[in-house]
Amino acid sequence: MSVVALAWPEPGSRAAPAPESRCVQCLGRQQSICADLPPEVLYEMERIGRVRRLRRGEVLSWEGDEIYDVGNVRDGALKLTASLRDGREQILGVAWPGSFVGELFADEWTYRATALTATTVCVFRRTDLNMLAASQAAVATSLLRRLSTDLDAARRSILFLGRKTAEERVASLLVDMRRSTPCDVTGATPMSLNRQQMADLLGLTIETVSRKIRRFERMGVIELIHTRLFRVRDEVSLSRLAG
Amino acid sequence: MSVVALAWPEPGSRAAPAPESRCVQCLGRQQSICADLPPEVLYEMERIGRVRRLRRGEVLSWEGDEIYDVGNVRDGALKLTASLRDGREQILGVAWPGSFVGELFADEWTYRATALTATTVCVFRRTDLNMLAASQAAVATSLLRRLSTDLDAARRSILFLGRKTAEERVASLLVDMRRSTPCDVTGATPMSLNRQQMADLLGLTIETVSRKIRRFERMGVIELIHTRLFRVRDEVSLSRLAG
DNA sequence: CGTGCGGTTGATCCGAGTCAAGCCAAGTGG
DNA sequence: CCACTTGGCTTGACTCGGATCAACCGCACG
Repeated sequence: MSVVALAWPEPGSRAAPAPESRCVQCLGRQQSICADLPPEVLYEMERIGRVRRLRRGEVLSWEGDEIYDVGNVRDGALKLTASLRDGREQILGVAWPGSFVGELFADEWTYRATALTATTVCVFRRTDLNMLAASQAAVATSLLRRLSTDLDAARRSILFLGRKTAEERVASLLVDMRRSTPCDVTGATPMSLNRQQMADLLGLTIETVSRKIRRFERMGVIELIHTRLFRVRDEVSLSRLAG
Repeated sequence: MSVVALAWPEPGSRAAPAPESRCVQCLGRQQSICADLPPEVLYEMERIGRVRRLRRGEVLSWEGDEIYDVGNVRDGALKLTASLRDGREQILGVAWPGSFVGELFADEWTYRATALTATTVCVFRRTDLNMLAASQAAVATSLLRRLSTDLDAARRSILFLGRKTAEERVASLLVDMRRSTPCDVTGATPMSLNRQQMADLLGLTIETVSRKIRRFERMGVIELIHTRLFRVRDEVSLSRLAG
């Protein structure tokens, strides 16, 4: 069973390049809101959608803003964050390609969506999408499927943040990265997040993240090729450390 | 803005008594999966649903079990919990009347649902509900609305568990209880959970919960009439303590 | 060359967990 | 009726994990 609490993409799901012409473009991606839609419905989706491009660090939506648009991540990744008044920040989840971003019914954004890398999002006016969902059961079903997945991931995060130790959290993250991101020919896995982002995701500080990673290295469980590139040397120990 | 991370019912939503004859019975309840359904669809829901009664402590579903049924809480409350291998437990959320319990697509339960009090659930065979949702857009929309609410609540919990201190968590819980449960004539609010349940919900230990509550009392922020009954004496301070 | 940024490391502190004891109210059985 | 148990809760002493604060390293870049 997966110990992992984070809405990581399925292995390989980030691989397929995007045909530029299509807005929706989620064909073949699992769990996208347009997965398995019949062609005529996809055509409708294309019609009501438009492409929005974000550069690294750009914010798609601010918490508290009124919601007009919702979207579907096409390439790249967004971090969804919320913060407390004094500035403490927490990543609620990461939206990978195929992820749905936004709320269908609530009136304002409850989180901020920021591009972690250059990202394209297929954006719909919320009213358009709601109308389409009301008339096309397949669209509603896709949305349901997507929300179910996200809810499950969010709930795993709750267990994760409520009950796991720092060491278990960091180990889980490494396990996840290993499983979800394609490693290069030498078997090394790139880390797609920097230490601060890992800390925000795991509810820790950068120092703790750094210390734990170095600890795993000293234990011989992983090998740090570079600060953002690692290789797992002892799969079993690592997954045991993950809890 | 609500600081609170827990899927508490809206004020008053627990008030209406259930007409025994109806299975679905969610008319008038906000956010229920059968809210706002037209009569003929409600009739269909009635047809495919059946009532399941749970006594306090009884388990509706175990994590890891295959999913055949999903349900809609009618009266009472369920706690949804997950645990780590070594037994550490975490409440993922509480299902109040109107809440949807189960997963529409995944194959097994990822959490355990246990009745906190005597509870009745309107149970559907999952395949039936999925078929109905596929043919009746209104059903799909209701489910979408419900899942959106739950996802939002779960994400608030993530911020909550990732970044709030023990004191803020307990204060938030008290604020929530105050807002969501009807207080008696003297203005006292009953606590619907015992200390252990609060601890599981907040990701703390019973000792810490107890200490913080007593601390608030000594500070003059609340008055503890009984271990399970309190009155807020200083609303402003309490909500400031909640973060 | 300095400057800034991401990351690492060490020293110290503090919040919350752990362990253990005790309190109180509600049973329960003789 | 009283002795005894039981379970929920509180309290104190102690421990320890992770935050905080501060220094420093390596590297990219103007």
